[in-house]
Formats: sequence, structure tokens, C-alpha cells
Amino acid sequence: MPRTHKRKRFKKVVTRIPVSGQRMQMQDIANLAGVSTSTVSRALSHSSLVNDETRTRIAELARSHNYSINIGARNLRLQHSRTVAVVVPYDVRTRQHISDPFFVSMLGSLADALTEQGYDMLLSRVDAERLDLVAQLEASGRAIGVILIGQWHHHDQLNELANRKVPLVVWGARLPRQTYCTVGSDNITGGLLATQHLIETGRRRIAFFGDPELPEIGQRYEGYQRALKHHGIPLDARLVVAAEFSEGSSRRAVDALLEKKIVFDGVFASSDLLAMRAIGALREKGLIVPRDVGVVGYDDIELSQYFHPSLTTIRQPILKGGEALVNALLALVANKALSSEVLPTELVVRESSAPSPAPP
Amino acid sequence: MPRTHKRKRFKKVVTRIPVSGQRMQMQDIANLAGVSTSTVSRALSHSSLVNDETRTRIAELARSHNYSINIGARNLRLQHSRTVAVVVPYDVRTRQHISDPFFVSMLGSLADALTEQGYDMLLSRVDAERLDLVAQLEASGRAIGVILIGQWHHHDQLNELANRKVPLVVWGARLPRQTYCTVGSDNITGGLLATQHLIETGRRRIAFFGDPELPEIGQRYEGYQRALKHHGIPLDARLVVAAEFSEGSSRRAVDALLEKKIVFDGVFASSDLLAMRAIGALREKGLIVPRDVGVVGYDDIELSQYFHPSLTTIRQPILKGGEALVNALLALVANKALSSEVLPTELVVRESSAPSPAPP
DNA sequence: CCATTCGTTGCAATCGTGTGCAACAAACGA
DNA sequence: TCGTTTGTTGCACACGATTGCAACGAATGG
Repeated sequence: MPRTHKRKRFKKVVTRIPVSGQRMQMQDIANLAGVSTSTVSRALSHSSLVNDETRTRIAELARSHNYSINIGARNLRLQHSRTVAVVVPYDVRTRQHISDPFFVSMLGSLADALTEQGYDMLLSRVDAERLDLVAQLEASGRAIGVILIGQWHHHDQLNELANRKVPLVVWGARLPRQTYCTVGSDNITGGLLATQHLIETGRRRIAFFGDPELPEIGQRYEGYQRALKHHGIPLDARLVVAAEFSEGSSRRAVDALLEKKIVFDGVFASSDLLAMRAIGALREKGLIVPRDVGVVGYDDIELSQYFHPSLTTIRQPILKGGEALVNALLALVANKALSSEVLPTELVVRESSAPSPAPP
Repeated sequence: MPRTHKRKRFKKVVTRIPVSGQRMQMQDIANLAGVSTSTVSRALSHSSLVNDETRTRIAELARSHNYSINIGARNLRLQHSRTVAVVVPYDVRTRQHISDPFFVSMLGSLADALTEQGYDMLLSRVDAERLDLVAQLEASGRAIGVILIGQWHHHDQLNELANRKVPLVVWGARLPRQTYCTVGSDNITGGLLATQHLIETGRRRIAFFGDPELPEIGQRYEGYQRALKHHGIPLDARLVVAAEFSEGSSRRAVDALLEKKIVFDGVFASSDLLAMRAIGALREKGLIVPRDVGVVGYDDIELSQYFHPSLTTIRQPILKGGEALVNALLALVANKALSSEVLPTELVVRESSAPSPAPP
């Protein structure tokens, strides 16, 4: 650390000699402008305490020497990092979920919303079994709070984090006895709309693909049940297949149904990815969508419209979701009221659920 | 700022009174352990200068009060942020590219590689027209360097950044007269493999979808040309359609070919997304893939295997790519040699290019 | 002519941590 | 017994910025 020694020798020296290649700092600009660092600081933060002429001169100097203020030092002084951590839980075994296109779009939406508010975004993958580590992101001052994408089955750990007063907002389902704040879509209505649509297009034996143990999926399943009940269709437990997000799961789900000779004419898949894989598996078995089986997915990821057949699905409001997550976190940090938020969902009708032509 | 005032009054006080709700800091741990902050600092950084018994006692105290060290302050002192900025250029008009699944997978791979090396990842979207702003990420000390995903047509701006000594590594093509460092896949060989494969499966009139003005695409196009030449197939400029990444582009490309009655039996699309859209557009026109037209994509995104027909494509080494980008940046920051890197690509054969059955 | 106000600037303390140097006790050797 | 070494710890300053307070000249008012 050569500079350390230099500074020591001169001790009370005011005129810092900018070593070439060394990063510019406020003192350098101050020297160039013939003022103190106080004035430079005030000028660059548009304080009204500084003369207009001085301000513009300093601003000009700063720009022409492409000086930019040291964020770390400023944050330390201001006790504020203007940074939000976005965490994607990471399952060491499957590694599957960060690649879910839905989460990814959410990432983009978050990036926009945060930029809009002038915040930086720190992206972390955290081992899902060590979710307690996210507390460090805030405790270490790296970020003012955490947005977690992917509730999964970590309800208890998330509650514990919230109880430890970690500023935390989760994308997911609102659950009973939850102390953390969630933002999510209306999964029950979503499930209901999807199932209802399949019923209205003439299906009666509708399978559900997804793991109802996961909160969000559970609520979609709830909507599925309500729709069936409303139309007087009895629930057949054999039609509920706990397909996960992992790769071969949909295929196995379809296989299981077919092998047991369980008849079905509709599938409500709890994500678009699952739906696409299911359609592929069905096709392998010689079943054509939508002629033999109507399929509805969930998420409305970008590829759903290019898929063949294009996918009927429940659109989650990604843009609004990102904004809502950010707003919720900022409110939480500011100690404002922390009510969880449920955003509306919408049915998007495409080819995969087209009514099968009436049998001749 | 209540604490500021408190501290002022007591001035030389050593025993900081931890206000409830206030964040723990090193001084608090020091008080609890009855030592100075120096010792705590050394203990937590595993310095050999501290007694073993003292170290474990301090470590225990820190853990039980879940104290974690203030990263900002440490970074300021150490003059090092252990953070890498990952930038995705952002086209205000199209907004399209961050959603490309390939970039997204790269993001995941980068997150892994950085975590592995103990670095944080700062994710930014930057207006593609203001790429000069990425210099600030480093100049402000937010990050030690920048990894940029998406070279696009910004060659000159990137060169300028590199000339300004901004530590920068770009995912993209290696170009002549380039002063910045790139990591990318072997696009020429990729394009060659793809085209060769279409030729070997019996196609002769092979269209190219993509904008050869973009460096990576241009190199894939170069490979396309070489393959044609090698097999003695004349290049037909009308078969080259500068489809962009935006939505309707593939459709228009297909429409353009068909309207002009230009015959073709193969398509090499310069990305999987483009390929999928092209297949959809072909289907709308009554052309079946692979029977009437063989299609090969590029990237091997996850969905390619679930698409129908499953997509023959050129796999880009995403995992290795992320590692290579990170290694390159770290080397660059350490002033090591900065050679651009070209990673091998691989042909993945699936259904979309299956040889059409010999006409009876 | 002096007191006061106003506009502008600088001094110095501060944010939380790391580390060179000195201090100090215990152990050791002569 | 005393100097030297060794192991452990604390003091004080530095990292690069912000800001309360004081200072100071000019303008203003009485």
C-alpha cells in the first residue's frame, strides 16, 4: 500500500498529488477547483449551500476527469447502501428452479423496478437448506433488505427470518400464520379460471399436474377443486399427480395415468414448463392436444405463444409483481404497514385448450 | 441520527452502549469479550496473532449475537469490494434481449462461478445507447470490474471503454482490432456444423435467419458460407434473411421467402428462439418440420428438447462460459495477460432436422 | 459607524473496520 | 540477575466520503 506510506510522511498535507493510474477522489477535484472537499461534496449533491458558479465549475471538473464518487465510502457515512438483495433459493440436488423462465422474467422486472427507484440489485443464489444465510445480506450492510423469489416449502424458515426482523419480502402465496410479507398472484382464482375454462370447453375428466404441497401450487389446486365442485364434477384423487419441476416428472405423470388406464380429457398443469413437457409426453403416447386432451398451463412465459400448440395459460402479472415486491420491501424498511399483496391473474386462451369438435 | 449525538457527548468513551434495535458492531463484541476491536478484527479474520482461546470465545460471541461484519466498512478499508458487476445492455425500444433464455442461463452460470470465487454479483441493466455508464460501476468502487452479456453492435463503444482502462470482459465474438477482452463460443465452427448437418440430411436450399451485422451472428453466417462452399452449393443471397430477435421478425422472414416463391428445404436459425418462432411460422403456412423443411437452431436452451419437434441445435457451453468469463475478469483485474477465449461448440441432433424420407 | 444578516466556505468529527507499531508480560538464555 | 525473545494485545490512524458548526466577507439596516 504505497499510498498509505506517502500519506503518513506528509501527514497534514492538503494538496494530494494524484498518482497516475490512481483513482481520482474528492480531494483531487477539490485541489483542481481550489476549494475544500466539503464544497465539492456539497456541489456534487446539489446542495443549495454552494455558489452556482462554483457548483458548475466543480461539476465540469468532475465530469472531464471522469471522477465518480466512491459509493462505498458514501454509504458508510450515510449508513445506507441503496442496494437490495434478490435471492433465488438454490436446491443443491436439482439445480432446476433458477432456470424456470418465470423466475427469470421476474428478475428482469425486479431489475427495472429497482433501477427506477435508484437502487442497485445484488443477485445471490442461496442454498435452500441454509436460508438463514440471507440474514447476513442485511446484517452485513450489503443490502437494506431481501427479496426472495421462490417460496417453495420453506415457510417455517421464512417465518423465522421475519421474526428475526430481517427485512424480507417473498414472491409466493399468502399463508395462514405467516409473519413474513408476501407478494404473489391470486392462485386460487387462477386455478379456478383454468379449470373452469377446461370444463367450459367440454372436458369433464381433468387431471391436475403439480405438487400441492408447495404453497402456490396448493392454492391453484384449491381453485381447481372449487371449479370442479361448482360444476358438480366429483374430484378423482387419481387424477392428481404430484409432478415436480424436475425434468422427467411430467413424462412419468402422464405415463402413470396411462398405465393405470385412467381416462382423462383435460390437464391443468401448474406451470407452463410442466404443461409443455406434458404435451410432449402426451404426443409420444399418441394423444393429440387439444383434440384428445385440452391443456392449460400457468405463468404465461414468453415461449407459450410460440409453442405448438400455443398454450392456453394463466398470466401472472410479472411487471406489476416486480414493482409490488420492490414497493413492499421499501415500505417494510421504512417501517410502514406490511400487508401482503395478492395481484390479479388472467386467463389467456390459445390453441391448447380449443374445444374438441363434437363427435360426429 | 441519535447515535451521532450520543457519541459526541461522550467523545472518548470506549464502552459503546448497544441501543436495542441498533445493529451490532465490532465494538459491541469487543466489549462483551473484554478486548479491543483490534483483537476482534483479528480474531474474525483468522489472524495468527490472536490467542486460540480468545479467538474461539470471540467467534462464539459473534455467532450467538448474530453479528456479521460490516462489508462496506471493510471494503473501504481494504480498498476492494469483492463484487463484480454483470451488465445486460438494454435496448429501450425493443426490451427484448434480457428475456432471451440463453442470456438468462448465462446469468445463472455466472452467479455460480462468482459465488464459487467468493464474489458478490451486482446485476445491472444499462441503456445500450449509454454503455459509457458502465465505467461508473468500476470508478465508483461498486465493483472491481464488469462482465457484459451481449455484444450486439456496440464494438466501438466497448473498445472505447477498454481504452479507458475499464476492467471489462464481454460475452461475444472475437473481432479484429478489438481492445477489449471477449469470451465466446466458436461461432464459425458452430455455423459450419449446423449447415453441414442440414446438407448431410439431404437439404440443398438452406436459408439463414439472423442479422449478420451482429458479430456473433456474422461469424455463424461465415460458417454457413464455408459449409455451403465446401459442398459446392452456391450461395443464394435471397435465402439470407436478416431476422432480428424481436417478435414478429421470424414470421416476416418466412413470409418474405414464401411470397417471393423462393424455394428452400432447410433453415439455419441463429438462435433457438428464432428457430422456434420460425417453425411456428412455417406451420402456419402449412409446411411441416422436418418433413418439408429441416431446421437447426443455436444455443441449446432448455426448452429446445421439449419443443415440438424437438430442436436440433448448436450447444453453447454455458457452464464453461460463466467460469471463463469470471476467470478472465479476475485475471484482467490482476493485470495478468488478457487473451480472449473461444470455447468449443457441439451439434445436438434432435427431431427438427430428421432427414425427410426419400420420395417414393 | 457598528450590529446584524446573508451567502459561501472550511474545519474537524464521523461512519465501521484493518493494521503498523509500540507495549507488556512471560519465558528464556547467559 | 538482567537482556532478549516470543506471544498477545491495544493505541491510533487510515480508508473516502458527509455535515454541524464556526468563520468570514459583503451587504444591509438602524
